[in-house]
Amino acid sequence: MGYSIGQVAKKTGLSVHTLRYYEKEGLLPFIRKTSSGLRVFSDDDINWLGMIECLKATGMPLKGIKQYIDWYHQGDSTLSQRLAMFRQQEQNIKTKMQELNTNLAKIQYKIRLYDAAVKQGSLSQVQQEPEFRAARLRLFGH
Amino acid sequence: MGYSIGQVAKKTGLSVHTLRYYEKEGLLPFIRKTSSGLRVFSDDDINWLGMIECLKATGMPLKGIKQYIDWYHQGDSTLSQRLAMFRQQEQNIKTKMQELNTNLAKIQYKIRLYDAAVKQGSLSQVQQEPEFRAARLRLFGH
DNA sequence: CTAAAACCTAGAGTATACTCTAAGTCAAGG
DNA sequence: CCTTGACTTAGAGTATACTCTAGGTTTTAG
Repeated sequence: MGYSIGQVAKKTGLSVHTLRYYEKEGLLPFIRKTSSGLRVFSDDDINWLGMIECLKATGMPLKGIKQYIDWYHQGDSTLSQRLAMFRQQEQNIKTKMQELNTNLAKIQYKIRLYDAAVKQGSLSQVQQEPEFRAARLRLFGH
Repeated sequence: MGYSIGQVAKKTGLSVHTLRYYEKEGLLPFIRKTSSGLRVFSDDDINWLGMIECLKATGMPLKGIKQYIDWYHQGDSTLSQRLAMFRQQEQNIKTKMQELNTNLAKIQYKIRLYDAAVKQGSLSQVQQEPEFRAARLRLFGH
């Protein structure tokens, strides 16, 4: 039920430096310490690190994550702020996914283009082919 | 057919500072300059900025983008490197999209949870409900 | 012709998120 | 008991990508 910082680093893939940094930034205000000063992580703390990872991976800066954790600590009076934050984050993710989709199509055009170019040994000729010109116009607007 | 740096900044949404920074970093080795030193951007240059934006938005660092531009300048001898780069980038995008999907499900769980919590005025009770416990176990593993 | 706006370079400063170092303390195995 | 490895803090250093400043030049509109 209690993990050292090194064990948590192995479990999560974060470095011990990063874990201490997160605590210093206020992202881990839960962590207990032994009388001699060693951090003791609980399973709950590791779950929190999972939530931090989720928010980080979806583009939230550490300050935003800290805000959430602070709200959490303030109890039920901040429920609506936290709900609003998650709604905003949902929107951010959806926007980012659409952007990735659009850009994936562009990259896949480039793959088709370069695949043909590698086969022919030349890019400039392939680019002139009607099929590629049409796709380029549709995807890049030129 | 020729744009000033300020016009390009408006067109692209990038700042003039950023455009000069990109040139300094080797991302815009095409840009012509007038005899008095002013940058003159062509439509082609603006298309390049579009490609830079695409790569940047899909997580490629400026160094990687510069590598691509350098390869482009070296001509058809680097076609296969460029193809490999785009294939790698396609994979990066797909991985990122899967990650976003997984994390979107977690955020949407939180929205449902907090929506119910706001209605009841308490988080701790809602968290105990079987429906939410089951979803939490499925999505977060605890 | 002049004043204001836009441009130039070189270099310093900022924000974010780590990442590492130094100097020391603590804990577990032989 | 003692060594080795893991831990501690405080603070410095790094990487990335801007962002801004100072001091000066060029362009453009009246």
